[in-house]
Amino acid sequence: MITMSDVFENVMELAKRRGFIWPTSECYGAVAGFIDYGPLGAMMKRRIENIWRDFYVIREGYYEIECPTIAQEAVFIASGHVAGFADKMCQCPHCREFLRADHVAEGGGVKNASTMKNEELALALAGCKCLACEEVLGKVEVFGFNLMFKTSIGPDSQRVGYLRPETAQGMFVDFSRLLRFYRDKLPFGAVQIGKSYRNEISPRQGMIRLREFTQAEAEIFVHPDEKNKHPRFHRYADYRMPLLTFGQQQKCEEAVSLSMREAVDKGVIANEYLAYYVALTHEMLVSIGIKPERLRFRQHLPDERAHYATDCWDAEILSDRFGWVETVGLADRTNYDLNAHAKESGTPMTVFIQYAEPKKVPRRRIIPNMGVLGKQYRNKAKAIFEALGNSTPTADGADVVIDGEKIHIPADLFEVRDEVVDIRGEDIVPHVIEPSYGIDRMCYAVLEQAYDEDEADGEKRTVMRFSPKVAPVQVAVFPLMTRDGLDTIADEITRKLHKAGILAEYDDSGAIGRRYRRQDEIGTPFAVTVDYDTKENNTVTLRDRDSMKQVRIAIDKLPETLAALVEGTKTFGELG
RNA sequence: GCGCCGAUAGUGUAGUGGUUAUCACUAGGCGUUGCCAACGCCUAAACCCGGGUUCGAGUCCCGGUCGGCGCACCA
Repeated sequence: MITMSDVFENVMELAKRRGFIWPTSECYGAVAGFIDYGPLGAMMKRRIENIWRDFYVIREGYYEIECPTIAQEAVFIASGHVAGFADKMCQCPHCREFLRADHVAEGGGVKNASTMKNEELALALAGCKCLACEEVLGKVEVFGFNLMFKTSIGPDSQRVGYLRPETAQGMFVDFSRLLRFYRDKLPFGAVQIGKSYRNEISPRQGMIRLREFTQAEAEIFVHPDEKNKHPRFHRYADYRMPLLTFGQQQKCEEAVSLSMREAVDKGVIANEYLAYYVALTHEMLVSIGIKPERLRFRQHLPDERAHYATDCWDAEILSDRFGWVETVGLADRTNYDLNAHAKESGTPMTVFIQYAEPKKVPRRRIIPNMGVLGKQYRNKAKAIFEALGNSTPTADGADVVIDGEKIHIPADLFEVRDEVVDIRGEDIVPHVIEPSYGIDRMCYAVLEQAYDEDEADGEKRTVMRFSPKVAPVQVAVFPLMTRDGLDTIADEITRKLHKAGILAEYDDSGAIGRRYRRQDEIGTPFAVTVDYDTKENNTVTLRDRDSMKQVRIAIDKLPETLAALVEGTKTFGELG
């Protein structure tokens, strides 16, 4: 039996040994917070990313885009990351501990510490005690520590750039192009799978907290009044899962199981859109092999939310080692980001929503006779033109104030035109629903949950019970003996499977049992063995990793059978 | 960043300042082998990095890196 604490060590040892995960640039000494995916790990990660694409790109119809991982400073000034992603830090002169300056100050009774400037805060800190060694700090320097990696663009180093701390901003800054691509209609979405970077102070926990990590994010732009009208909500209306609201967390209660319909109706989840992607996330995670009993959805506590989000739910996966690990964040980012970029860039980020019926709106226009007014007032004429438009004329004319001077414009120098105009629609700023997946954490969870040990013929067998969909190698092909032409036949079968797009690995080294075990350890779900009967009747044995059972199958049927098994449209048990 | 602990072949390990650094598994080659880590022979493979103490350092000391745990940090 494997004990709980062993799993992490066993699985990481296996992952290192068999080429899933390596410390980065080991020959120079690894760097904390960075990992290399080895041959099998990179393949598995691709498969997980592609399942994600199946859900979001193919099924939801949200196309993938690809933006640079470096963006100019303005992008992150607008997003709030330059200001908001930085912590004010100070170092204790006695014990050299780095401390959050605002926390220390507030602990010492200083009010409004979080809004103070660095110099101000440094003065306020002089009388406060260090949280670590409890000495009075005295003279300290307060500095900002920003979690973004800073760099410069171009040879003159004038232009500041940052490595993106999330992929999301790329979708926001491309909003106008995306809106046009989707032919000016809501809802629409864009997704991105790529690297993001955060210069964590002290990254640990292996693949769980990285300085460079892969995110898969979707930004779904919706009309703010239609967040409860997801067009495909019926798909998940009856989908049930455990939900842990912030109310329950405060009362230390267990998660309750609700359908998405109930969750929205009871106000547990803010709206249909959020609930839809909560359910989709559940389905997606289960499909890559996460056990439902190790999956829960937890609502963020109000003080835990990011600077932009209103309602926010995390998909958390239970790890033997790390407890509940936040793996997917589902946030309603409202119109925060689009407003911020519109303001910073000066580009409107709105959608024109046409009314079903044009609204009849009375409008008064005041049209001055500029031929006369221009000559009469010369350089004041322009100001008068504008002031007149906003004035309320009476029967004998209008009074306007220009540079403090009151000027009377007689009624015959302008025309008042009252008309009724059609307002056909309005410009609105869409709200954004954002599911954001931590791919590396998903990979870790898949590895940890796949790890298993059982007994075969009295010997310990280590087996990675990957879903066939994510297993790096899909099928192994063995000749029973490396003679009598069995190896040639096995080699032909391998090539035939490659042609069908199946990743098959040929192996003729060592005893047959050893070869099965090697494949079990890297989680290859199926193995084909060519034996002497193959020469008689063109059949081979097909072995199932988990049950170790075998069935005979015609060589001709192999490609389609394996494709179905890998896809999950057929199970091994159904082969008879 | 702080404190405590650790780092030896691919993996897991032994090693109380003094031989050619132990053992097992793994891997590669040859032979053998008729379906679940069989066997024989052969081969490859390691003291984290940099200083210091010493006639002599894998071993002791200092610094660094990485990893684990606790604290702090974790939009």
